[in-house]
Amino acid sequence: MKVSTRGEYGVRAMFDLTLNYGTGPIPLKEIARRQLISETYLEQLMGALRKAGLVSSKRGAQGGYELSHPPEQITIGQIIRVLEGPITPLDCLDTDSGNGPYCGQPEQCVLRNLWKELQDSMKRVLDNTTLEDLRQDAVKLEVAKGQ
Amino acid sequence: MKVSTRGEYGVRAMFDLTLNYGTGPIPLKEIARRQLISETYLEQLMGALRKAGLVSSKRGAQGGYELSHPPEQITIGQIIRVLEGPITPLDCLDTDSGNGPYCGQPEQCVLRNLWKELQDSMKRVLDNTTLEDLRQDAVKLEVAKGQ
DNA sequence: TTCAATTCCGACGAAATTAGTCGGAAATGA
DNA sequence: TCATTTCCGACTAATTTCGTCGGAATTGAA
Repeated sequence: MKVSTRGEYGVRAMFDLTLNYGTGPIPLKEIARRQLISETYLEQLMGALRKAGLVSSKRGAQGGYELSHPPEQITIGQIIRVLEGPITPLDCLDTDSGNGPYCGQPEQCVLRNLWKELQDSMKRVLDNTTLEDLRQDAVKLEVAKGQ
Repeated sequence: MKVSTRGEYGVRAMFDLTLNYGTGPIPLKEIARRQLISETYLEQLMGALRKAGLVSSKRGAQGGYELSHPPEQITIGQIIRVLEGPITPLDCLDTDSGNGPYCGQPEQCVLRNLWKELQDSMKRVLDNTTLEDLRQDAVKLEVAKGQ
């Protein structure tokens, strides 16, 4: 029932890019330093996020990564799916992935419904939270701190 | 983000015991056969459930396992916790487990809230579903089938 | 032109977790 | 006494996770 470091670090990195959105490409080294993530490991993750179209990159000096869409158009669910695969507590729930909806035992439908409910509740949180939501939370926290 | 086979099989086994609740101890061999789970593996899981007080056992001939409380008093969350540990997407959310609430970087509080929301939504489903709920779902399905 | 900075790529490796198996001891009812 | 059954701890194989490493390609700036 856990998010692996891929998902956790990926979200951290994307959040970092959100706070720096609009200022040109951010080198991976900076993100890694701020977020305390191994540079070479993060490189892997950014590669996946780039291939999935969530970030764009620029090579060479003054290069780096930036969000390829504004923060309100990127959800946490998208990030997690790229880095951890489908959001599902049980593979057999995932009709897309070749494993059909039928788990072998018809009476198991009851349990299937249980896991489906769990899946839905997870998706509800992850797919309805955007990077912009998080940014605004951060702003509010800063304001609160100042008082 | 997945439930391991420990959790999945454990819930199946407990559901099996629910459908047979009140008829005396059920031998592990029967559960394993009905649920298509390796007998020796299931043995491990039942041992954990017994130590946690969710099932009681009787040794020897005519022995077996049964729920130690009526189905409406056992939640899926209890079963999962015994077999998979705390329900949490991130270890640092778990204040009980020695890893304090503080993740090292104060600004990460925003992300912490995100994961906390996810955790809450998972707990909401798992802690509010009892074995009796599942049994009733099964009864309804049977009724529907008959028509 | 050269050079440092940076992404990109694929292979590799260590550690942890998962998913079991195995052998035998102890209890219990028939 | 014996077949049935739980109980226990150790062991193993496969998979996944969490990275590292070496080097190629690109790019802006001096």
